[in-house]
Amino acid sequence: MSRSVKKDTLLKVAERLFYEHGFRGVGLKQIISEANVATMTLYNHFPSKDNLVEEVLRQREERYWSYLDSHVEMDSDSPFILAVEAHGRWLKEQSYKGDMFLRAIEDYAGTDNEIENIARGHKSKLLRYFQLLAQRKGKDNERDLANQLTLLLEGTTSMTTLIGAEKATEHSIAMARTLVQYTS
Amino acid sequence: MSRSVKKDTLLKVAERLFYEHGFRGVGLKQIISEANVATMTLYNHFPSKDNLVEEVLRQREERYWSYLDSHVEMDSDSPFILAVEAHGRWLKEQSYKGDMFLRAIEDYAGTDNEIENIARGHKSKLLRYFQLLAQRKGKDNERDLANQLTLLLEGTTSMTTLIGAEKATEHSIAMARTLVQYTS
DNA sequence: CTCATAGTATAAAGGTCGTTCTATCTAACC
DNA sequence: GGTTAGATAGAACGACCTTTATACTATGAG
Repeated sequence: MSRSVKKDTLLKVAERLFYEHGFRGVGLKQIISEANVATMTLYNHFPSKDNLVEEVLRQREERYWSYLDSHVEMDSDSPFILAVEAHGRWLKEQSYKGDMFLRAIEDYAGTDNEIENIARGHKSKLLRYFQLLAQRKGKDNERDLANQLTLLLEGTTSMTTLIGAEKATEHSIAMARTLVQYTS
Repeated sequence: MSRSVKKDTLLKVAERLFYEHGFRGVGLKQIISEANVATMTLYNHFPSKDNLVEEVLRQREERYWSYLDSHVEMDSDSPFILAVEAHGRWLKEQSYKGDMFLRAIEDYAGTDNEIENIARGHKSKLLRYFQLLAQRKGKDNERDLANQLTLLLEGTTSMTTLIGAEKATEHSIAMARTLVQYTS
């Protein structure tokens, strides 16, 4: 086997716990305990907690994009709407309680940390993704539209904490339709 | 004097530090040090760290609403736009790095904590605020519009981390105009 | 003057954190 | 069978955390 099953378990457990209680709110002890793994097993695979956080973020980013890619046909009539819908479904499936990347940016801001870079990289990619879509559709103000749609996604994520993923997504889809319609 | 100056200093310093590094990322030691105050002075005014967090949130909420109230004339032609604008200016003045209330909800979720209640209360109030505005303007689907505008504000806040407060606000204002225009 | 109030300094209890060390066990290979 | 490399459990480490305890100073009101 190319990758240890223990390592996968650790990543999975860590992602869930970090997601539920925040990076600083979860100790390695809890992760080790719930993963049924010895302390040294963790340190054999990850040199530090920070490194574990980094790999969790990388893994999550990979899953997010493969999810989005599999749900969005970029050459369809309305790839924007598909993207917003897909994002909403992702939120729902995660029983979402916030944005892990945004939290990483905030929690590790100003500490000269690779963690922040990874998280910011994800956000930038989201922006570029919508710019690419707008470009393909030949929208004039592609940059504005991309920024606005990204803002919508971010808003959807936040609102999920307040009114749930379904409702939040409904609203953002409605807004996205209006936007795309009135943008040359 | 009705309120201690030391207490005010503590609240001010704590709010800034919590805001910059998160609730769990800041220790009382640091707060005490930067406020030039003895340990027992803090504990004379706040029975625990959780209680300090609560009071910081309450104070911040108060400031936020008085800011919004002073910038939004509810009977004007476009109170919605004014609210979005005011929110943007608030973000800018805070040199914003995220939403303190959202972070509180996430950091203290599921711990049966008063902190979470306060933070959620703030979010609910935001929603009700826009419902009230929509009602006054006699919008048909006032509830939908209120949800959408709240989502816009949340998105603006998140996007600030990525592209700054000015740009984020520009985009949300543009979207808000479109929305209000095409809503009966 | 007396006495309460507010703040100060210092220290330590008791816990948890991330990390490392030790010592035992397992399993594969020669 | 003996050797070796890696995984395991669990203790130990030092740092830091929140909270409490004790004792001291300054101030202002009655």
